Order: sequence, then C-alpha cells, then structure tokens
Amino acid sequence: MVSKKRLDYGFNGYRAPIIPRAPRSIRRRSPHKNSIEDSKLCAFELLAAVAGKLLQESESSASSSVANGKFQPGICQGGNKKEQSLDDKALKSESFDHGSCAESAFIPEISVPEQNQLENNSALEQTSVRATSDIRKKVDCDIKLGTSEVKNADGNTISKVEGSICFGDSLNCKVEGGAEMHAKDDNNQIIDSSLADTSTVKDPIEEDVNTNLLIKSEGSVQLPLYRDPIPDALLQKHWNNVKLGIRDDDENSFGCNKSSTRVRPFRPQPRIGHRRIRKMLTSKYRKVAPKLKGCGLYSEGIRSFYQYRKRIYTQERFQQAPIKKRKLSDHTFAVAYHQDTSSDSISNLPEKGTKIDNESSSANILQRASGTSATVRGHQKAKDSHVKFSIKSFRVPELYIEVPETASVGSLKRTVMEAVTAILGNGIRVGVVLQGKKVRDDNRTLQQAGISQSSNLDTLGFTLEPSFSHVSPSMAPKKLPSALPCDADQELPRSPATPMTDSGIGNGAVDPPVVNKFDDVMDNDNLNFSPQTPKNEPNDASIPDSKALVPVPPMNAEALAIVPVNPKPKRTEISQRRTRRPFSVAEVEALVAAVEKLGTGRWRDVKLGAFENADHRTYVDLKDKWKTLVHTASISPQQRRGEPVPQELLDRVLSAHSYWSQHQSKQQGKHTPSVESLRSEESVGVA
DNA sequence: GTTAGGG
DNA sequence: CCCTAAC
Repeated sequence: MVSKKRLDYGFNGYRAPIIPRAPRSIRRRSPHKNSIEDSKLCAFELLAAVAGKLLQESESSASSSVANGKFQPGICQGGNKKEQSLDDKALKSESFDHGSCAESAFIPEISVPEQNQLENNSALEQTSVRATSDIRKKVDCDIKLGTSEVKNADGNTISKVEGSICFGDSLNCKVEGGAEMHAKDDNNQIIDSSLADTSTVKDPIEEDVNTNLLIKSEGSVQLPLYRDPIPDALLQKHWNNVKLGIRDDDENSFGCNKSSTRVRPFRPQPRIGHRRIRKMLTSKYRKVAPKLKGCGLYSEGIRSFYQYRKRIYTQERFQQAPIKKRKLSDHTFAVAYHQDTSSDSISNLPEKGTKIDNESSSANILQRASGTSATVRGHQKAKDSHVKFSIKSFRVPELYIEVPETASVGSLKRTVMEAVTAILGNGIRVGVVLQGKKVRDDNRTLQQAGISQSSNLDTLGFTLEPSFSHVSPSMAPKKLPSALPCDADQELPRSPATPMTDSGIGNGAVDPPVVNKFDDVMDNDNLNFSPQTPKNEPNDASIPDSKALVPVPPMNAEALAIVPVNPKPKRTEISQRRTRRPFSVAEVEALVAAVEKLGTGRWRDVKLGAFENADHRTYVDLKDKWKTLVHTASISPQQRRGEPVPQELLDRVLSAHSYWSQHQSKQQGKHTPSVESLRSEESVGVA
C-alpha cells in the first residue's frame, strides 16, 4: 500500500517516494479512545497507600522498639471489621490510659520543639542520604528515620515524621476546627466512639505517610534554588545557550550511569525519561498490586513508591517554589461515625490566621473546638433525623519541604508556613467520598447520595483537596531536590553556581524556566479512593488502633489492587507533558545530516550518532522532528511557524526524505555508516 | 527497546 | 510531544 504520507517532492530527481513499509495504519489500531473513561489512577492515593505499607514494614523490621508493640508485623492484612473492633477496644483502653497522649496527638505535636526536630531530621537525613546510593536503601533510611522518630516521640527529638504529623494535625485543626472539636468532644463524652482520636495518637507513623515533611540534608545547596529566583535566571541563561550538546538534566539523572562529567547540581532527580519511569510505575503497580494483597512484597512496593515519587519530582522539576506541594487528593480522610455532632459544620474551613508553628496553638484549638462543638450541638437538636458525623481530622496534603541543614529553625518554620499557606491560600475544598466514590453532586441531599445514619457511614470519608487551579507560578513547587539521588556523589558540584561545565556539550543541565501548571496535575476529581486508604494501611495490621478512624472496608490490598488496575494512569497527576523544546537550527542541521547518512527508520542510530549527548532528545523526538521537518518543508514558507528553518536545510530534508523513501535505509550498506563514524563526523555534542 | 503513525 | 501498536 502506498502511504498517504508519501510525498512527491520531485527533489533531486527523486520521484515521489513510495513508502516502502507497509503502513502501520493498517495494523489494527484498536480504538482506545476510551482513555478518558479509563479510571484514572490516583497516584496519590496509591502513593499514600504504598507509603503506608512501606512505613509499616519499616517499622516492623526496623524498630522492634517501637511503641509497645503497637506496630506489628502483619501489616498487610487488610483491616477488616474484626480487627477493627479489636482495635477499638484496645484503643479505648489506651485512650484512657494515655489520655494525655491522645491530646497531644491532636495538637500537641505542634508544640514539639522544632529545633530538635530539625536537627534530628538533618542528621538522620544525612545519614540516609550518604549511606544509600540506591533507591531502595534510601527508602529504608527514610523509614528508619520515621521509626526513630517514633521512638523518641516522648523525648525532644521528633523526627521529621513527627514533625509532619504535627503539622498535619495542626493544620487539621485549623482547617476544621469545628470538625475536630467534635471529635474531641466525643472523646470526652464518648470514648467508645473516639477511636479515631486514639489511633491518631498512637501512631504517628501512620500520619507520616500522609503528611510528610521531608527535610533533606542535601538541601543546602538546593535550597537557594528553590527559593531564589535568581538562580533560575542563570540557569535559564545557560539554557538559552545550550545547543544540541546540552544535556537535559532531567533526562539524565535517572540513569546515573551516564558520563560522570555531567554536572547537574540541582537536579538530583533522576529522570531518565519520565516516560520510562511512567511505564515502570505503571507496570509495577499493576504487578505489585496483587502481590501486596498477599502481603508480601514490600520491596516491590517500596520501589514502586519511590518510582512514583520520582515521577512526581520529575514532573515538578521545573517548578520553582520553595515547597513542593503534593498530594492532591489528599489523604485526608475522614471518619465518620455517628455521634453527637452534626456534620454540618464540617465544611467550614478554618481561619487561616491560626499559626501552626505556635506552641500555643493547641490550646487555642481546643478552645475553638469546644466552642464549635457547642454550636453544633445546639444546631443538632433543632433538627430531626440527622446523620451524624464526626470527623476526626483532615489531613493536609502531603508536603515536601527541603531546607538546607544550615537553615535556621526559623526559616524552616517559615518554609513550612509557606507551604501551608500556599495550600490554604489556594483554597481547599472538601470532598465527600462514599464507598470509595466521590460524591460530586453538591445538590443532592444526603439521602439521595446514600448518606444516612443507617447506611454505612463507615465508608464515608471526607477529603481535603487543595485546589491548585489558582496556584500562581510562584506558589508552584520549585524544583525538587533530589529526593533520590542515584548516587550520593552524583551531584558533585554542589554549588549551584556551576551548573554547566565548559564544554558545550554534555553538561549543564539547565532547567528551562518553565512553569508547569499544577492544575493538570491536581485535577483530582478523578481520584477516588476509599476514605482511609492512606490511613488504614498503617493501621490495619500493625497497629492496634487500626480501627480507628474509618473503619473501612477491607482496603489495603484492595485499594492497591484497584489502583494499579487502572489501565491508564494517564497523566492524571504527575506526569506532565515534557516541556517543549523546539529544535534549534543546529539541531535540525545535525538531524538532517544524520538522516542523510543513516536514512529514516534508524532513529536509534540517529540518536546515538548525532544526539547522544542531547539527553532530552529521544529517538522518538528525532523521528517526530523529522516528521515535522518533512511536513514543514512541504508547505509554503508562509505556513511555517516557529523558528524558521533555513530553506537549505528544508531542501535537504526533502531530498533525504525522498531518497530514503526510495532506498530502504536499512538495506543500504554503503549509505549506512556506522554509528561510530557518524559520531566522529558530526556528533552534535561536539560543538 | 524500537519504529511507525496517529493525535 | 504523547500514546500506541506492532515488532
């Protein structure tokens, strides 16, 4: 068949080339148009779930010393009702015994000495970073950190995990003072139902999962970048200068095995191509899910988790913001059960004014809470049949913060504050999840929505969803620090100042100043998950309180399984489109030259021969570019857009295209120089 | 992992 | 650029 693409350029005496290859179009291309329909993978959820598992595992293995056997090995077993009930009891008793603890759980964390935390974190982090060159290890380290924190909980030192937890809690308070209050009230009045609270107190770790503040030691170098716009400018400058030779750090980092000469100070993020990562993730999840069910493969889970994370980072790489904001769909979850309070107050968002970092916050919160609850109650009485909800707390979307070790505690605080403010400032919305599905119709009555006292409130959850739609670029997270450096040493040049090396080529990774929109990422409407997915994980098996908040259906495994199953994760959250990088004339030149030699159909060779150092150009990119070049060359100059390509080049494009269309490139012995020769001859990188 | 094409 | 199908 003749490809419809065949061109009749009549160039160089070439006749309209007939495309030799059978049109792929013939090949059956299934109408996968239903992609939209595809359930969207809620990466975050998944992340949360995985993270939870990981934490659990780590805890079980890493710290036997963790609080009174709260953490048990049998993590994977989904928390079923039975367990929950048991847990409940346990919790109850616990709550009584450690009432103070519980209290602290709510707010107290806020009061934890941040300095200590910081120090701890730094130290821990460092250790982890150094010790591990590999992701897996890193993970472990992190986990351990978490554990250690836990251990030290009573002491001054609370690891980052704790910090995060605190943060989350405090935030929660803010956000939903009303709701929380209720919870508290319940506690006091009805201990039975206060499971949620208890659980909260008990396992900080769990909380971590959802709201982590990661403080990375490596950050010192990076921090500046994050926060400082100037560096970017510099980078940008570089970027502009960059030509073919330039390596896209993004792409590179992932491999870590590329030439060591590359310098990529700032982006530890691996990124060998998100595409790959994505794929990996996807496939991994799919595969892993089932396994997790069975409880076993943490390693797998971990890996996935990390990959996932990487992906996130990758995606955010260009963004500049002091903080990374993630989690969109929030981990929040809520619990619902019937107690005294009415749910009406739930949706009220708290006043921003409250400061998290303030030690006194807890007290304030309490007061507020009580006030709120009172109000609510009165309200409640007025009505007849009500559905009562008690929301323990909302989780704050996960935040990742990086601060240099040398940063002051004050700056850390500010950073956290910024992160929180960013989230709150951008608006938060509450989502209602019933039986794993989001209830979107705001106009429906509870009844209509199937939310009634008699129904399974267990499956009801609330989520806090940051609305990033309004996020301003400045708010957007800045580049991520290397969360997972492939190599500890990789980032040799720690100084931000020297992103590039002299040779034009393989160095400097420069990040385009592109601002990614978070919107896409954040569109979480697709994210459905059972309310407690995140939470439960940890709870279920390892912790007695698992029951906690939201007794949810058996979920862990399920949730995991479900997520992965999604055929196409799509770019729902993280995967953003790569930033567009128009080919420069030089690149086009190189491409044309390579194709002239190698012909079409050998994109890999073209890549290797002429763009090996241009990591951001994949062979697919080259192929696509060629495609567009051919098209461009075939249209009138007036119709061309973008940076004008010298006609001379376009002519060559047509010429080569014609030629190779006639001569199967693969069969051309004489015309197919070895890659080696190509390299030496016109490797783009050389310039 | 590549290549070819459609989107 | 992305995504897929077909290799």
